[in-house]
Amino acid sequence: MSDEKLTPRNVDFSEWYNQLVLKAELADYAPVRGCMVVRPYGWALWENIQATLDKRFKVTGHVNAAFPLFIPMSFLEKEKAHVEGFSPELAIVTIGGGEKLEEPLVVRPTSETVIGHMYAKWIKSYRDLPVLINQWGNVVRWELRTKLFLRTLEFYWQEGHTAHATEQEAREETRRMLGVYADFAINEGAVPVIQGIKSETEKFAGAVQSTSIEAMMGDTRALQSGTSHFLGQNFAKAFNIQYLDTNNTLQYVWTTSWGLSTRFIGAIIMTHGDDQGLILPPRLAPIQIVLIPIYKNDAERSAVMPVVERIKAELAEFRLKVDDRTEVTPGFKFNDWEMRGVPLRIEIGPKDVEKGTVAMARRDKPGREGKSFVPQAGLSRTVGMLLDEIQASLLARATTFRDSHIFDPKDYAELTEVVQNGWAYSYWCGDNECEAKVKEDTKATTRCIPLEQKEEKGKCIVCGKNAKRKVYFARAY
RNA sequence: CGGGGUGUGGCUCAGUUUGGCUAGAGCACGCGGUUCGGGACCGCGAGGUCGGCGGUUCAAAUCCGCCCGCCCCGACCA
Repeated sequence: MSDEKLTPRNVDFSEWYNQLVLKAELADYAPVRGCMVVRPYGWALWENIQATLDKRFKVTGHVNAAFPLFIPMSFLEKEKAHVEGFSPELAIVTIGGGEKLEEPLVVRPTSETVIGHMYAKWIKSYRDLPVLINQWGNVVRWELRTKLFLRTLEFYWQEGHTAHATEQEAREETRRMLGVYADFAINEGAVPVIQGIKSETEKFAGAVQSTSIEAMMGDTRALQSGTSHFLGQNFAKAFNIQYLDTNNTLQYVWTTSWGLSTRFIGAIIMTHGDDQGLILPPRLAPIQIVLIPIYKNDAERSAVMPVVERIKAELAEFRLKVDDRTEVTPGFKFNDWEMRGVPLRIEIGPKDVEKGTVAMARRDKPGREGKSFVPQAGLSRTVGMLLDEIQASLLARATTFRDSHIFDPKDYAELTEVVQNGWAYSYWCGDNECEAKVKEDTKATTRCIPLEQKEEKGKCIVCGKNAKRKVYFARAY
């Protein structure tokens, strides 16, 4: 139960976040450093994320499977860039059943290698393609600095792994799934995201090209909220994933991988939350409506409760909880459910029973502004409309916030300033050195080259050389 | 791994500087009662190897040494 006020966001955003995650009972610190326990309320949110994403994966033709947690060390070593990228953060099992293992086993940091191995066994002919498999699971990356949901040693995610006959098909798949992520983030999470291409230094270890959806958090820092990679034939060649084409010629497949993790819960928290606590988008909220009966004695209670029960039944299509705890006051419950981000609160007291109304409070508008009295008649429709309105207003608010913190600096000096409290959208020549200079000077990195941009010519904001593309520079999580 | 901070009931902390009675408070928890439309109140109660190990001392939460955890900042990252 939440008992105290949060540190305000503008005092210490990071502290606000930590307190919120604990007080809203989304997660807790585990006994092992850097690991978290996802608590039932947080997991319920993740289940809703899973459900809506999984539906989209099925619509785009994917099927689920499960691959093992342990991967032979030698598998990772087969793809040079891959092992170089991941080796510093591997957890490695060297003892099993009390005996030293002949070959160490890596706890998967991602599954390209083991899945590549299996695809090599399964794929023989062009008739076997494409292979469109997704897996829901956990992975381990031995991170040095951790933060609940955003970066923990172990995290939960889905990883899609596909194999295709042609480069074009694989490139299309990469973009299709990035689009699925963007659609999910925007329409389910109300988190506005920008789809774009990662720079060479920011791309996935082993990818030819990485793409991502990038979101702006409430402190203006960027959060990579989902990624989709075109892996070319890198893993196909490392694992000998070959097929016979229609001309009976042996060809390497083209593969992709794409993932979205429990980090997205962090994105939701830091996009929508306020000083009262969490604000959940109605479409993903485990509890969409909390119903609070108000009474001060048995007579009032017996008048109120039947109405509460009736309204609960009328609103059965929504995810609704009746908070009938007797040990805490209504005022406490208001704050408690606001901390947990429930989008709508309905209060039913003696006056409402008398007048045929309910008191309705929407989470996205704090205080009196968000509170109104509405008739009990037609409540289901009212509630449905309100939830849609909250969903839309959260997205609109986050989009306005983001857009008002994206700047187009005139020169490098201005860039170094704007990235302290926002993103810079500037021409970039594509040179690693320019990227590194910005990082060194400001801690801001390139986030992505957005897919949707006109091909225009400009001068690199750093070196002044000719540039064809604009990129977002931002401090990132 | 470098820098900084911190560790005392479940939580937040006081006590440590200057060693000395039975280690305290608030919140949370349990019981009883009064409350209940924006974080209620009263009474009673339970709960502690003072992060760990070692040392100094008649005596250590307090002084000394080593170790460990956690948080923040940096290098690495979904």
